[in-house]
Amino acid sequence: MSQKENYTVVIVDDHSLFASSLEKLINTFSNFRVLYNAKNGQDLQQKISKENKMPDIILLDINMPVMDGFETAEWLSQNHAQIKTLALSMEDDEQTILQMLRKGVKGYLLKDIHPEILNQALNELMERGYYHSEKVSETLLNSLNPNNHQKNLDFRENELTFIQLACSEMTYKEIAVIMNLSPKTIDGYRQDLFKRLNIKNRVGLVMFALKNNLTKI
Amino acid sequence: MSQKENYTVVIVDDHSLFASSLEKLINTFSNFRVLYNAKNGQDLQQKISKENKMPDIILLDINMPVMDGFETAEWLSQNHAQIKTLALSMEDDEQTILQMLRKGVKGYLLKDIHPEILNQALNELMERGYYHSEKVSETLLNSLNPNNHQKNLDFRENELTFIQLACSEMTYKEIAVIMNLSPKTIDGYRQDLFKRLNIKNRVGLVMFALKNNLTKI
DNA sequence: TAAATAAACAGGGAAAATCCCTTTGCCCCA
DNA sequence: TGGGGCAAAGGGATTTTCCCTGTTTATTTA
Repeated sequence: MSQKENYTVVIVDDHSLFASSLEKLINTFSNFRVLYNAKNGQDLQQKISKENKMPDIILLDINMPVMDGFETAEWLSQNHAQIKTLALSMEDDEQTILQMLRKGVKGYLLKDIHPEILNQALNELMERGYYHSEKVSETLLNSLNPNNHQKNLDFRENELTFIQLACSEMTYKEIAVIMNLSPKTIDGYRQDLFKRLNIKNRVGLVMFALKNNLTKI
Repeated sequence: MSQKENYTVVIVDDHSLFASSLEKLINTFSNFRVLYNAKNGQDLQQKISKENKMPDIILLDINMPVMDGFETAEWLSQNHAQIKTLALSMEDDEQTILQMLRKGVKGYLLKDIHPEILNQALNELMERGYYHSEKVSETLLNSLNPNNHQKNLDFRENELTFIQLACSEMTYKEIAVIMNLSPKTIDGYRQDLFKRLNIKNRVGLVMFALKNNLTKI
């Protein structure tokens, strides 16, 4: 670094203990200081319009109530494209990472990194405009692999509803009643999903749904 | 606080970003300062024997590789009972909280608290010797409720194995082969568990296992 | 040692899940 | 306008799950 600059950072995370702690840590980094924290996307919107100073960087959590990281990233890239958004999350699954990158984040960090990596990432973000960890690069490459690509998590509305209801103690007949469809249609959904996802039975479907965050425990 | 004392804290957490951040935060609290961090129980053991100064308080995460929070809490209460251990975890389920309290921790904090609550908890811990949040008190009361109590998560070795295998795509017949038991015995396990846990079918068992951390996704 | 207890195992039957194949109705478009 | 594609729905057979009721076997206890 030829000259000492002070870039500003905003942290968006609903876990206020983590956010406040991270704020202190980042303030010890020589080139960065935290402007403020926000509890979620909505909170961020309000604070951005209220505060007169715009941050250079936004550290964005994904799992948040009210307005989550996906919505927030989208809103940011549409309304404040000059702010560099860095996703900071526990989620390490391909779909989540890809989805965030598509929403325009400039990097994706896992929360279990070393503090110095965060410092590096912030610096690289300001110098080069992006930061891609090995994990993310791997994921990107992996997503191009046709083997994985066909296991597409692109579900129709009805399919998704069926999957979520299949993660309960309901029988298919009961699910059919709720979804206002014939049990045979439900059976069709089931059979099609089993083939596409290469699973053998309903337990496999439940595990798949949980692995891919299609439903909550 | 009549006089300003400086109590020492050690943080045990495998997420070094969180640990380092939290360290900075705690160092801003007037009565406390962090001695060092440890990545897990084993790391803590080494550092305790190496460093000459004992901490007053240990902030202990639960989910850690190598030596987790349960083992560590037990070791601490057996070998360093004078250190006050405060569990600090994301887990909010009754079983985990109770297990940690039984291992001798002096308090249980959820990671999604406000930073000021942590300050309060640390102060109260030194003044009174313990800190119990509302959440924990609720859980303690709840555990005394006979309605919940009979839903005991005390499983025999074979039952646990069966539950875990039931969370896969195997049929009961295949599970029987693996466990070297008759399919009828497996059916007996199943029937007994369904009755005890008040569940209707295998999906219910899978969801139960996941809710109670009996198996991983 | 006899009785009690609990785990392992079994028979039999109903319900649900799984599978394959076919039909119907609808929209699209070449 | 006549197929082609596709979601919805049905027929029917097999396997698996679920449930109730027992028997055998091993271990513990009185």
